[in-house]
Amino acid sequence: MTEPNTKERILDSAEYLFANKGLKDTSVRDITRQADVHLAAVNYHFDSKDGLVRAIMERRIALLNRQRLELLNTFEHQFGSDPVPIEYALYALLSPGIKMCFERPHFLRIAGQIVSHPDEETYKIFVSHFEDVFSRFKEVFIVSLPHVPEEELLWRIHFLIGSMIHTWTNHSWLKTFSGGVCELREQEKIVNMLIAFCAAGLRADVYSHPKE
Amino acid sequence: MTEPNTKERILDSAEYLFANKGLKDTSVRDITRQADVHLAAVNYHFDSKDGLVRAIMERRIALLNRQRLELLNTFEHQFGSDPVPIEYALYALLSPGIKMCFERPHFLRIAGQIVSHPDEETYKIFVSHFEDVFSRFKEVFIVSLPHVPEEELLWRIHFLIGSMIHTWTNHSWLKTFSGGVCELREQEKIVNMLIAFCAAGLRADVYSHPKE
DNA sequence: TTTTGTTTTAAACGAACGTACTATCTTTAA
DNA sequence: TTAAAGATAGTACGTTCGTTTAAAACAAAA
Repeated sequence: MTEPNTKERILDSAEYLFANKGLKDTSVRDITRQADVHLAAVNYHFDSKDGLVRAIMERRIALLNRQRLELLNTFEHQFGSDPVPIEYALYALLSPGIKMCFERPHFLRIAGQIVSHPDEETYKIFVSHFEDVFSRFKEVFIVSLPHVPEEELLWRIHFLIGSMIHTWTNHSWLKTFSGGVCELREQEKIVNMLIAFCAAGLRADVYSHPKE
Repeated sequence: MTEPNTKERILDSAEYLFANKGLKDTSVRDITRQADVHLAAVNYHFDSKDGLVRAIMERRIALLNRQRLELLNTFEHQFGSDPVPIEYALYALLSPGIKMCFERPHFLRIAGQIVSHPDEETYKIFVSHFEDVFSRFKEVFIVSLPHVPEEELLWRIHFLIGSMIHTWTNHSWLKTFSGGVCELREQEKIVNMLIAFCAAGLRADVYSHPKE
């Protein structure tokens, strides 16, 4: 009532509550109460609770991927015909998410829930938003790391995505585990540490652990 | 009725359903129906649905951590006064989970849900089971990687845990993304790839991305 | 001012949930 | 053989959930 735009009020409140209480543990009533709109507004504007979740995803993922591709394009232009160094590709891939960690952390925690939840429906919609972008970056890594077998390289991309998502969603554990030493404080530093870890991981020689 | 041990039937069915449908989306009625026991049995044997979740955690985590520490102890004995190479430490830390991925994958997918769910209660109980083990490994990494600043090393441990958990829970995405090339097939190979990635990541030189 | 389309309100529906309570059956041990 | 303890069964309580329907309020255009 105070400010208009019921839709955005719902999106903001839902994003906040989903992140802090969980998708399933946040009721439509919780959301509409917090947003100070009527219960039926969610179903009116978004068809269903699931539709609201989808709307939340679309609102944030588009921005994330746009920033990633803009950075990648910039670097590709910058390095001309040379391959983009993987540190630069990683910067393009990772820094927009870390930035969002600082500025709008709620959605990324929802993303973490979706990624590890077995619900096929929501999950498939979620990952479909990333397919093109990840394929772009895959190509960059392939040309920059010719000594890594393609299958292993794909697994390494999988590993780095794990590091990325875990950083999106779970840094509070690290703060406790480190006794308060590690905290999301300096955006640039986190990005640099992630790049250092992932770049070295991507470049690593193939390893084979000796059988006992 | 067919076979006794209502408790274990519940644990098995709950583990399966929690992994495949989600913790909140699996009702006590789902579990008791699948286990072919009476509805009230869950509350009788485990007090509550939450109590059942805790029991499931305890049943699997203890095994996981025991195997990790046994391997680490073996390696420490093997290398005497020399520091354990980080590849060996990583083998001790990571291989039991990957083994479980192949043999009993359900629980690890539940673990993924717990880790990324904002519910404090269950989460705290979960991570408390790992505190001691992770501290042990932290010490190993610290002595083996003196050139990495401690704060950064802790972040790198955080990153590798992300890779580990993501591999526990989310390899089906990779299978799709790779067009079927990457799949959980050879246990040893997955472990080797994880070790290669994480060892290089842990050892990496500190990086600083040039400002634009 | 009337009309038209959009948004908000009010109230309720049916379904599903976790849990509690009591009674009955089963096992164990004296 | 009987008493006590342990386990299972039947059932119902009180909530909460997402969604629906129909009426009311509102806005913009005619």
